[in-house]
Amino acid sequence: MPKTNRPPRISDVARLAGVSVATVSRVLSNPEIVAETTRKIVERAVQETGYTVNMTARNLRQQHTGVVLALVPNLANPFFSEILSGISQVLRRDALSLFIVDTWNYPGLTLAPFLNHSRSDGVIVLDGQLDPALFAHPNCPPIVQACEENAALSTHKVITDNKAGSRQAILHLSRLNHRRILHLTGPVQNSLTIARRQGFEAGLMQAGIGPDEWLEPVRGDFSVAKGDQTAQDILAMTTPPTAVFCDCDEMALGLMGGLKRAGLDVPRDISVVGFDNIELSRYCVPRLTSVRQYRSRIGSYAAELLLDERRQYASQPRTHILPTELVVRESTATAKA
Amino acid sequence: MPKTNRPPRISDVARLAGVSVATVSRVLSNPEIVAETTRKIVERAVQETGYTVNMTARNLRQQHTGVVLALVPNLANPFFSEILSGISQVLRRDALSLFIVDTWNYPGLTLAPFLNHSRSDGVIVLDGQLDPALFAHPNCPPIVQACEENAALSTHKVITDNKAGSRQAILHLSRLNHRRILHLTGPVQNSLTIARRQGFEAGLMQAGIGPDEWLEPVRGDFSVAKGDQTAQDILAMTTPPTAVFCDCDEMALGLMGGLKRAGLDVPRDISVVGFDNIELSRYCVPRLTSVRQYRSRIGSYAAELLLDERRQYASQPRTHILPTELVVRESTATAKA
DNA sequence: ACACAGCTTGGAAAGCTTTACAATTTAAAA
DNA sequence: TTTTAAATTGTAAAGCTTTCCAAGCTGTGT
Repeated sequence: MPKTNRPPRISDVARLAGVSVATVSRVLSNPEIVAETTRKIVERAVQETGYTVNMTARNLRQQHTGVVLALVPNLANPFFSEILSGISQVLRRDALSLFIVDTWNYPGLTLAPFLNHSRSDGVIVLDGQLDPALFAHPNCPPIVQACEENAALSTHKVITDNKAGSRQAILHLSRLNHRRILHLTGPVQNSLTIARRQGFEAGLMQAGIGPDEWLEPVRGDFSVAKGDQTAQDILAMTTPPTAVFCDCDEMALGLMGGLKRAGLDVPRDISVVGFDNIELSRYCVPRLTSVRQYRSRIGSYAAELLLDERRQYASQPRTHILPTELVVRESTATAKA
Repeated sequence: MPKTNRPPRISDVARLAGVSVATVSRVLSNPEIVAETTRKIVERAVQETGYTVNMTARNLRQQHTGVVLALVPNLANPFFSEILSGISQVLRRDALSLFIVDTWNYPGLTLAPFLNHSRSDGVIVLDGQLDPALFAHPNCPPIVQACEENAALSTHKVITDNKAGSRQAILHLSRLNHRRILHLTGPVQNSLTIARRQGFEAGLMQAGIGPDEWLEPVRGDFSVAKGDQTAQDILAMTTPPTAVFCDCDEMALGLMGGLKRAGLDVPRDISVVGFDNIELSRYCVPRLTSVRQYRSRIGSYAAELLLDERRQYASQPRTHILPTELVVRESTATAKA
């Protein structure tokens, strides 16, 4: 029983059990190597003192932390939760815990202290916009990138085939005779925006729609509000598009709302396609046609790679590309004549 | 320069700079108390060695961790992100970092190791369903609850006035002559569900609608799917309600979709009210009338309380109640005759 | 009776800092 | 010049584990 009110230490347990601290430690982390009788005694002493191991001390000694960090650009986007769940499932197998930090909450420097091997055993970066200098840090734990990619950062990457995804979408629209297709993009420098734009253009080319027919893309920001606002822009056009491809479902949802409010019917007057296939897309009216990503798989794959890296199976950084699937629903129809 | 490839220690810096480790430590954490010239020398040595302080060792010595944990029931719900952002802003003032764990990802026991003062300096619990035994732990850091409350857990609580919120909503509906109001609730044991149900019933009473006129509530789960499904249930009723009050916006959105798909018009045929006022509610068609919570304020308030607790200003656990505001939009209208 | 192996346990070092206290140097005051 | 105070730096302990190594003990085979 400890004299003061401080939490019990391992030595308190040892004293009460009449054994050495080494033995107590072994009971706690390697029970099978200590004799049955001693183990029983120690376990009872642990109970009695209410002892719990001090993680900080253990981590210091063992030179690891037991946590991996996920850097997420914006938690408000439900898109990430399934990825995180995929990560977390894999980590659990190695008794690692997943901590999430919303990088949106850490403007600038404040992020640096996290990127240290004394803070975490590894980090999964879901934010492609972070300053690569942050990771140039000498004592940085292993990193893998997922979803978004940072060209300046040489690590394993797990991304979906964004280019193929948007090309699929465009091809679908072109089969429905759409030629005037507007692209509502994400933020300009974003890696997703870039890849999806490439697929968009590739799709148009493949459909025999040349650059002279292309519409100027509208620069968005992945927000519902921007989608809504874009509806106004479309209404103001002299020859509006017959279809809009949006770089994410949130914008598509906002857009459909705006169009409907303006008296246009989706898909009769105008078709809309989204990207990500968030849950709501199945339930809105009309149900949204969208490019599906295998989110859970992105997460688990990234976690596997991190675990390998951690076990010193350091391999040449590779980019692992996951397929997409076009989910055709009700928001797309044949182009108006 | 370290012999091996291990990361540099403070003693490496000290040797290079020709000072004691104590001095180096002071330069790093209390620069102003060391002489200008020495400081310069040390800073250069830090640069040269690429030294970064080992957080684990520092934390062990200082008996704290610099992190506070937020336990969130389900990250897929965008409702939480603004709360988290509120928390994070307050914590930054004390140089604390916010780590988020999605309790949904940690079924059962695996959560216990987190609730330890060697893991975090405090925890903010947003999940009211967690087993109180988890927190009965002897070495648990200070706790405050937010949003949802766990009656069995005696801590500071920051919650919105759910009862008042739903009563406001019902009164609004009753002023529009609605009497047959259906309640689509959250999960049965959930504290929010209970409080909102109370407000619902109080509102009906106040509007002069007695229990004999009440409709049996529909038990939901805060999911869009459940809202959609409820639309079917309503259609099957012989005398359907003229209005539906939903315990969250997600369900309301799903419900509106389902109703619209069935050919009913919101709000002409049936009015819908949500709770939480998520971003999308402003953009759907029709725009959703909803009960607003001051999410950011919930978060920052909870964080303040935790900080106080941490500074030993331990006070009697209190429940702090924040107001709500009914945001009237387009999904509610006069009841059909 | 002895040698040897295997199982248990204890002592003490190592993991890396921060910080109380003491010691030294420097500046100021008398 | 001496005394006193202030500023700066160093030494060593403390924070709490885990784990290497050695030692003790038990039992078996010769």
